Amino acid sequence: MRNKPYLATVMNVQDTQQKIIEAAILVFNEDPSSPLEKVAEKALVTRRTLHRYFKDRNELVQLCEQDIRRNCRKGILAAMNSSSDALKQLEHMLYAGIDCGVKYSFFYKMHNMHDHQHHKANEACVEYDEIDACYKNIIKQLQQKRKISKHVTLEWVKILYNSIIIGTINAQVNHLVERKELKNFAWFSFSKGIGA
Amino acid sequence: MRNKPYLATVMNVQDTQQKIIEAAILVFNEDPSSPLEKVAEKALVTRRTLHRYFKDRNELVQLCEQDIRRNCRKGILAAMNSSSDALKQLEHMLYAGIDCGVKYSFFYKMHNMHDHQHHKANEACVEYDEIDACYKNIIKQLQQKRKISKHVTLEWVKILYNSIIIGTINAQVNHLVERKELKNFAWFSFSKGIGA
DNA sequence: GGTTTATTTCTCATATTTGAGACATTATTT
DNA sequence: AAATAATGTCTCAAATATGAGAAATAAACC
Repeated sequence: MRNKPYLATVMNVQDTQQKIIEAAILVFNEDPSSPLEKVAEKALVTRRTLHRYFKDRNELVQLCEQDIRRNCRKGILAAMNSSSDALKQLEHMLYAGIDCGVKYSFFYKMHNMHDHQHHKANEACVEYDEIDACYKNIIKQLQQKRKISKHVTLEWVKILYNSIIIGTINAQVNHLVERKELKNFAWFSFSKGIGA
Repeated sequence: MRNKPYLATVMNVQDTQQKIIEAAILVFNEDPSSPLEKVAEKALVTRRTLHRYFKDRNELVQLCEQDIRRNCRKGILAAMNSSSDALKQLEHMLYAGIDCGVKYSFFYKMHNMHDHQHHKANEACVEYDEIDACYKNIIKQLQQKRKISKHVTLEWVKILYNSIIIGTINAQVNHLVERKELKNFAWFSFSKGIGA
């Protein structure tokens, strides 16, 4: 009983598969054990179609995580290389995180929740560590140049950074504030918040 | 197949019920559709015991939400009344939020996620609005006294405030930073972040 | 317009989750 | 130490979620 049996815009195989992945990321980010029915609804397809594209729930989750990794990594690395000034790098990375949207929230959870087991054998973990190392490096540079308050530690800077990105993403998902202004607010508060 | 069939410390009815509620809040906060088995595990009871205390899943969720409302409301209102200085009020409210722990995260989601329908007929919503009105009032006072930067809006202050509280709570759940220092960091960054 | 491809609909088998009865086991109380 | 209360174990029925076959339907492509 679907209200719109066939959408005006039709898409090819890749598009449908990707559409389902995008929907799954949105749903699983808020409710990891959600029934697949909810994912199908969000993607505007039937559950039957979903099952044709993915062997089982696990495969769908794996592909979501892969998509997230690729997406976030790409955006963040591009931002890192966008400048040689550490503070500008940090600013652009913040914007890149916000641009990743819910994928960034998911990405962060994937590697920072208590149930996550960090393994050097896991390639995803290695990739994350790489980004983390670059990020830490930028913060340390700023600390040495006295651009960051002595009152805050490296760990707290990371927490604040991720809190603001994720909070901003939630705000724009829930339409709490003008989208365009959000990035400015986020950077203003983050930079002030670390005493920059 | 439980490793510790009977715990050394034994508790009465209220304690067991409350223990299950506390466990359920932790589990559902991260995974709302989680099987009840997970909740029972976290509470160190069998699923059978859980079902003796709660008619069904829905009742458990209701009682979790009720507990969260009571808890958060109490802490936040006490903090509000702890001073007549708006900035001190705000500071104490931030600490109160952090002290609520995961309950605060849940509380915030309950009333701010996109799937939440706000109704004036719902008593919980009215209660939340009450707190929200007080909070807004405090911010407005600070804005009038030029204690808050003109660059940020009331809505953004709320987003930042909740982002930092929730981020701080996650950090302490995942043992990322010394618990004692977290509150200081949180207030430092929030107050700077709004230009106070 | 006819062919091909993708999606829906309907259906069904299987797996998992849920909720509860009956009784054994452990704690608490007196 | 006997009675009482709470929890665990084992079991089972009902509900829900998962995954897939078969045929109908819609869209896309010559």
